[in-house]
Amino acid sequence: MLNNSQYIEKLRSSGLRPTKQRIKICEVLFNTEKTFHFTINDLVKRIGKSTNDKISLATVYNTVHAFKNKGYLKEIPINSDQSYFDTNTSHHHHFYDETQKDLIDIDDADVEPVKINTRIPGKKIKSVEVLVKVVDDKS
Amino acid sequence: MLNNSQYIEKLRSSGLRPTKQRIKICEVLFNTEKTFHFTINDLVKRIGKSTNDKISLATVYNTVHAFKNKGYLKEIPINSDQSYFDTNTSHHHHFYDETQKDLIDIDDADVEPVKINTRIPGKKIKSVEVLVKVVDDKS
DNA sequence: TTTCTACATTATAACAATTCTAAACTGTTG
DNA sequence: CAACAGTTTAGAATTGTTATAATGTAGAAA
Repeated sequence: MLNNSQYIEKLRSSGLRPTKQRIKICEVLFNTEKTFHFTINDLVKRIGKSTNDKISLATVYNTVHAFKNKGYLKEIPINSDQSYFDTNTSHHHHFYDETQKDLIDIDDADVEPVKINTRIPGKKIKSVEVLVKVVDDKS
Repeated sequence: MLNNSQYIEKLRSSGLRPTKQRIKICEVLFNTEKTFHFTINDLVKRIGKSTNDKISLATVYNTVHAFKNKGYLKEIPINSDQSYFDTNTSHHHHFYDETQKDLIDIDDADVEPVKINTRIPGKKIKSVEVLVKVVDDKS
């Protein structure tokens, strides 16, 4: 929940020029009460609803990748025909409802810390992500 | 490590006709000491190396999906431009080396059981998968 | 064995998500 | 302002995957 000049500052400080497209995408992604999950397609629709100046699809892709690289977004590892992103960059996990094709956050507090008792020499752990697949009770 | 007549039996018992293409793919996937990860593209190459009778790409896709549905293969949830499959269908997890784009098994014994302290009403848990992303130590 | 039929395979077309391209545009710096 | 590097853009190209429709085949029945 920031205003435009704060987005401009945020972008500039991370080496991204604060263009009007990027500021608009910041608004759409971060001017919300709650964090959310989205695909590129979802995002294009949200942008369409909130402005008349359309943003090119290529720009949406570029911006999402730039934001992901800067850590403003996380990509959710899931097998799908399209990529899912998350505006919640805090450490947390996901349910994936295979029946409804729906992603739901799992609060970090609701998952006991995952302990990995093995390592790969020369590598350090960057993240540990848990995906809990669920289906309808009866099925 | 089965022979052809055992694959035939396996296929038949799960309601899949034991065609020569499916038997060949069984050999390529399951006649190995160790389990492994693969993409469709990898599999096509492996098939090419082990036979001169080429199998149509569509058949490879169909067969992999059929085997996945029957539980002979697992799909690994990871963000990639292509789908990864695993001939190891036992419960286990993965490291993903982001530097080398390489998947490595984590033995189930090396991960403390993941406890999820929340549920979705009307849904039951089908699987709990842990993806540990690693990068080079120094980076 | 021959016939029948539902299931499989095939090559190719279609499709959808994503990336590339090259020209036009725009923030920023001097 | 001028200059330039970074950005946006529309559309083409690419890539992984799925659909199509004709041909082939395993298995059952006659």
